[in-house]
Amino acid sequence: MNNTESTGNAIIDVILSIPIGKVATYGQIAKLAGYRNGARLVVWALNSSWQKYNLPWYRIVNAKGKISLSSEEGRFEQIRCLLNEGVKVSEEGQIDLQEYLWKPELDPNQMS
DNA sequence: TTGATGACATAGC
DNA sequence: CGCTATGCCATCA
Repeated sequence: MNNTESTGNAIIDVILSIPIGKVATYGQIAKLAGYRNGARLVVWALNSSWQKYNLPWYRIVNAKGKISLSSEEGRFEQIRCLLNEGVKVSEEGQIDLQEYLWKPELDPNQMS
């Protein structure tokens, strides 16, 4: 199908749907994509195809609202990108989920 | 085709 | 409260 914005992968598609200024967790993306524990699928997507699909990898954090990158440099860059979008991030990479966690229920159309 | 890997989540102890 | 074990799917060699 000619899905211009669809990558063929539900995971990728969901990640692309994350609005600016918000963050999403692995489990949340996984569920939206139709998986129960697709957290690792999200990991795959980010590692394997974040460039390929131009995914906002920096908008994805773990269930604790904290950045999980194994590379400190990567974390730093993620924090910088989030700050650039208006998301307040603690120096340790902690984000206020209550304030910035993406709620797809509030963005059913995610149309700006 | 099989086996291994991947920035996790959740339940159980 | 913190660790361990298990689960899920797609991609790569």
